[in-house]
Amino acid sequence: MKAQLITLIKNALSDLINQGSLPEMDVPDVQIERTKDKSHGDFACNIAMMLAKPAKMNPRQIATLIVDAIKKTDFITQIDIAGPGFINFTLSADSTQKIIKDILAAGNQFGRSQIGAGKSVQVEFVSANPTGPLHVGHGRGAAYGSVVSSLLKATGFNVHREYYVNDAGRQMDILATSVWLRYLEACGEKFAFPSNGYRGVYVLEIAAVLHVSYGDEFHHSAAEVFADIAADEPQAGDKEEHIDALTERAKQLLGETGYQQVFKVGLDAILADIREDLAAFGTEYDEWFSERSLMETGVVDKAIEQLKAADVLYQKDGAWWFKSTDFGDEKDRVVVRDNGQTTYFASDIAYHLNKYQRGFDEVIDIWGADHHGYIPRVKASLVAMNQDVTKLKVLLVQFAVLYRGTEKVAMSTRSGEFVTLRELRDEVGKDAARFFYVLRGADQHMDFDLELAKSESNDNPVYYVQYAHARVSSVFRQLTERGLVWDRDLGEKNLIRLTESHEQELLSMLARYPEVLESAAINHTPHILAHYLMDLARDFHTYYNAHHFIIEDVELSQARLTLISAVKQVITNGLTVMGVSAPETM
RNA sequence: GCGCCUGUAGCUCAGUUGGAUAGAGUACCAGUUUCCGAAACUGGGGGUCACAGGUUCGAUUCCUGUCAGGCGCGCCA
Repeated sequence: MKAQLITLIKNALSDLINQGSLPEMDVPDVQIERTKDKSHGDFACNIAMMLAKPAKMNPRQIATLIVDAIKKTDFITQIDIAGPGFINFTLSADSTQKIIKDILAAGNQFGRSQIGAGKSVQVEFVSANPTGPLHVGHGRGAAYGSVVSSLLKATGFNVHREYYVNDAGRQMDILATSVWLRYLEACGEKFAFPSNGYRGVYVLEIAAVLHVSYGDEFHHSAAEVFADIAADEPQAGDKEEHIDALTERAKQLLGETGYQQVFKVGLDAILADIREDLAAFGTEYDEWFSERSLMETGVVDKAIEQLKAADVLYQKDGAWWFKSTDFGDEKDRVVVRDNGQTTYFASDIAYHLNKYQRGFDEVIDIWGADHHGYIPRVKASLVAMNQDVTKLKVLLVQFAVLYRGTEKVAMSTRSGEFVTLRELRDEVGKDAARFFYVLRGADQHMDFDLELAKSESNDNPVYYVQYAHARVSSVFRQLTERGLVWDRDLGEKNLIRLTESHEQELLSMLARYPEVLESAAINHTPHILAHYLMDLARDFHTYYNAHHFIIEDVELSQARLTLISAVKQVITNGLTVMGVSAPETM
């Protein structure tokens, strides 16, 4: 509809210029907007104001010329000039009512488009270190990433969702060491648990499993384990040195094979937990990509060779540095440490190169806002390797600050003091949690009040939308109970009877859905879909309270039932994209 | 100090890429049910769009500066 109006105006403009009524000039893009206020018609165009300067004419005068030049068509009943020079279009009843037929004909496909057809896009999100269960902070990334993915799918993109598993590096070693120490406790050893170890109860559980599976195979006495180990922080030592020394001791006492067995039990247990948690949260992945696999298959080394070949690496203090300052970063970065180990950054360079080599047209990384300083160096590495950096889009999700009432909740994975995503899900449910997370723009800092989300979950907007859906279902149940049926054909033939202002509001709201979906997809802004659904639900509830659907006048009744069927379909489609259920009853 | 994000009603937030009288939810006040689900609806008060300049027909939106808050600035991941 917008496109048709734009064509009409463009044609009118070129006619006017050809006739000499308007001077030769650069014509800006014609923009058509839906009006906020019904008294301004259905669509508005501001082209006359935009042309005022280049044409050196009064905008209202230009508007008059354009209106006179527009070819008459049957789907427009009225064209007005208003305010400083807006051109307002009012559509015929026929064309606004047609949307209902479109919705019912397309069903669950309504709103989908093909603007992304033929384009593949990879979306990486969450990618939390597998050192503990997901907490509520990860929930926002999970909800955001999965809805962005669904939006892209709905608009025709070929989407590949991926979780990057950081299963290598020091943090994982600390986890393995923590598991081993808890296992030793289970064997009956007594010692002070390192202050920098992972202290969560899940570590105890994994250690218990390890003890059951392997018996005393990894048992060593506390005296042996702690002999000559650097002091921990409470003993005026350094907590980092303390834990690293314990990791070395673990490798030494268990041997490579034994250490890897302990490591694997810890990794597998946590990864399984994360997978299950995300699945239950309605967040699906196409691939779980292992960081270790990059190292073991030599992909990381290859990437480093490529950087060396490009002459962007240099040696200093025994380490290899990437000259990222040459590509806009604020300082150079180490890729190979003086001990010969590659850094996390080196893995990430290799990972991004790998993403590019897989041939995606677009690569989307969804990161927590605390990683923003990381963007310049990743982009720098891609430029250094002659890759098209514009294919990479990094979407930052701002932190959700947790509150319990008015009190801030401190969170730390290490200390084990956090609210897990699973706990949140148990309290408020998948639907409410997802809707709540996606309700705000990603670049908006979010205050997440656990008291509100948990104890007053009925105030959560998701119920408002779901209730609208259940209410429509309820009407149809009533219809059946009264021995009546919905006659879609008859309803569609009598759409002309939908003349109430509430019905007009609903019609234009329904017509907006495909535009909302498209805009939410290309701008990666799921929250506008959430807000749209709330608006649609509000219009429906208002309509419901103002008029009855099951009435004596059969033709009007059927027309109204057909309208609310369309409402139900659009709510279902929207909630499905959000990964939220659309219940028949609540 | 430098970089990224943010500042809109008491609170939580939208604001259709620069448009017409800045909107929701919540809280507060007053109402609506012999009738399809009251998890709903109707009405009301509540604003210097942080502040100051600039760009233009027009700025909450774009630019500059100031102030305030969050986050980041490792041979951690």
